[in-house]
Amino acid sequence: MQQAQHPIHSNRTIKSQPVAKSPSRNPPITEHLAYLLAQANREINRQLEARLRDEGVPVEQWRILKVLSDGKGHSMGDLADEVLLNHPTLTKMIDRMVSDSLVYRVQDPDDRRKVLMYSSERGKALTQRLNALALSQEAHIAESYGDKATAELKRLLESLIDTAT
Amino acid sequence: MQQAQHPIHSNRTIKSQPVAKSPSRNPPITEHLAYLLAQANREINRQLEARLRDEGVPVEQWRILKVLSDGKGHSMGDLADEVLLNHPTLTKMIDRMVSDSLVYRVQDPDDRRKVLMYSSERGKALTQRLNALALSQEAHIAESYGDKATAELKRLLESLIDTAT
DNA sequence: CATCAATCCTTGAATGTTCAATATTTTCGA
DNA sequence: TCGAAAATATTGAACATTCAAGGATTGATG
Repeated sequence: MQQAQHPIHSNRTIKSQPVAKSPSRNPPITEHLAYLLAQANREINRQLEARLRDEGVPVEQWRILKVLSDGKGHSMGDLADEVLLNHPTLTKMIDRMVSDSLVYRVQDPDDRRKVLMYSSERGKALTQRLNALALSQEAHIAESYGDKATAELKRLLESLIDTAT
Repeated sequence: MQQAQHPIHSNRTIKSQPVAKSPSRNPPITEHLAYLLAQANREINRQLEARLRDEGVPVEQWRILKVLSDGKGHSMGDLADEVLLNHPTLTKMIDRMVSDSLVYRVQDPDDRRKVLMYSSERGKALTQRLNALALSQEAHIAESYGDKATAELKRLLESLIDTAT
């Protein structure tokens, strides 16, 4: 139950100072880097998601499979960093992937606190199909957005990540 | 079909074809645009989150407040698009913000299916403090990452969003 | 103008994520 | 070598998001 508080007397009359530019500009949200990144990420992620839907696999699982496709064992901690998930989320997602026989756990013989993750044969086969889907998205972007712009954007993003981490 | 089944005898011996470049390159995940965007977004979002923590407000609520700070009523549908949330998520977040007296609902008199959202006085005051925090982040990025690079990155992101939507 | 379709928002159930706490193993200093 | 502290992964409970369905209102069509 909401009463119409006092929406209408928008006091446009106040109209304070002619906007001092330097100390406190007030840009619209669409000019904030954080917002632009969120928006671009959301859109590109959606497109990728749509392609991966052919195989019924969420984007995060593709990342996991892709990282594991080097055949080496990755500890849960390292993997979490690599695929941009925090630990409990990864644990539970891995649980599902183990149920689907896409990956398996092996206790690290050198440090028994660690669990090393490996991709199964089934996981590897799926990875190949997913790679093709992901590459087709990259190709589509490069085509519609332009090779130059794509390369430049990637370069700037890498550099931002370096700076920010 | 490579038989790496069990982890340790990594048969580097198979070593298939010398990698045909054109038809199926296989870049590491760190070269995918989708991944770079996710990573950059995650990092910048984290930093912003950390700053907003002073006021105990999640990033999404800042976006909502910022959009509503124009004083005009925004329908839930429009608002959802503007703040990059889907409808049910927004509804429930708005519920919380109403509990906190930051915003309020008014039924649109011209179309009674719609609900118009407004920022309360309390919400507006908070918005100002949040704006300052967000701006300080932008300033910090511009400083460490460079004005030029920041501007160029924003430009490319806007352009990507245009292309991709 | 009556009805059927479309639009808009919300809800409830299922699902997923996160935080804090726990168990296990390793590391390291006294 | 012993014990405390750190590192690693998991779990359970709290919380948030999503999907599908629903109720209300409006628009369009015959």
